[in-house]
Amino acid sequence: MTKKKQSRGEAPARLETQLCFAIYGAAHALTRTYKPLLEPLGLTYPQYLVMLVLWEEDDQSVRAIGDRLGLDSGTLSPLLKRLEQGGLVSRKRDSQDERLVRISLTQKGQDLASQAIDVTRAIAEATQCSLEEMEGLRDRVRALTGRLQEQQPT
Amino acid sequence: MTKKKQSRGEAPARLETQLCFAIYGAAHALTRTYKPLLEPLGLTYPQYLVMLVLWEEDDQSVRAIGDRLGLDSGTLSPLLKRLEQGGLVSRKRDSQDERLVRISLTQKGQDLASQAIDVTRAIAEATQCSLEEMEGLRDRVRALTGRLQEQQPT
DNA sequence: GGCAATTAGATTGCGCGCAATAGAATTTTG
DNA sequence: CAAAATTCTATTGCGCGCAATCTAATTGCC
Repeated sequence: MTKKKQSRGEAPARLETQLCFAIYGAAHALTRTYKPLLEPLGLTYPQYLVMLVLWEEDDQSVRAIGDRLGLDSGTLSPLLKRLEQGGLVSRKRDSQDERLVRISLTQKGQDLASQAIDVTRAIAEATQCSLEEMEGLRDRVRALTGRLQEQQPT
Repeated sequence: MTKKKQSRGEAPARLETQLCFAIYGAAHALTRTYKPLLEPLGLTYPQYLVMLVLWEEDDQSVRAIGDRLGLDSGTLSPLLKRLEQGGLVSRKRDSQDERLVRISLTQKGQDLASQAIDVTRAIAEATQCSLEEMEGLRDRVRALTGRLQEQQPT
């Protein structure tokens, strides 16, 4: 027998034991849950997130939206074009600083907010979490994300 | 003033309060953390997951791998072709049931397992979680995923 | 045996997610 | 003030993730 590197139990961890895989699976399960709820609004989940940002504060730059969501222009530029095509937002260069593209809600985009409330409620129901459970889990997940981001090059 | 639908605080929930967004962000942070670790092995994170499945048990059908990871053939077929191109797996039709494509590790694929151990260790370190914290969070996230999946059509 | 239903996998099309690059506008610096 | 560095957005290319569709193989049913 030639020697093997994974003698003495030295093998990669089993899939099911890994927190990372659990989060990966949860993220997929969430977008699958959102999909039928967002379909009537004509939105994907990332598009819905952009709309949430704009409903909170209208007329933001691409960069500001990206900072909020952790997405870059490579993702947002085409996504915002699709929202514009759908008539939900408008994109205009800032007159002060021509580098900026300001994203604003159209009337149609503003009106969509009322329907989004039902989505929030439906999701909360689907998770079947108590408020305390939801907040506890959320804060722990956010803490983990924070620790991971600290160690990133930038 | 015309009436507004979102009077009386009826607005979509703020981004930061949402568990879903926390998980969405954590998933991105995780793949960003994995990326530099997996690059030397020539793997993406989903490819790494497939390899984990095969290191646990070699010679599985596409469907078996997909069930384990929650992915369908639309995702796996091209992914497995890339692994085959990289010389890590081979794909052969099952002689008993010609519908099945059995995925097996090549020698190179088997040998990669030893390097993967370091990835597991590095990630565990990056999360800065105690074992208890990790397991607790993992189980809660898995429970949430389970509740969400229960409500899916199938 | 023979036809319908099922199963497995591949393919196509679309929307992220991100690295890398490019280009225009602005700010900094000498 | 001019050159250099920085900032902001868009574009390209690649790899998922998934719905929808297709083909081939197998199983069920009569």
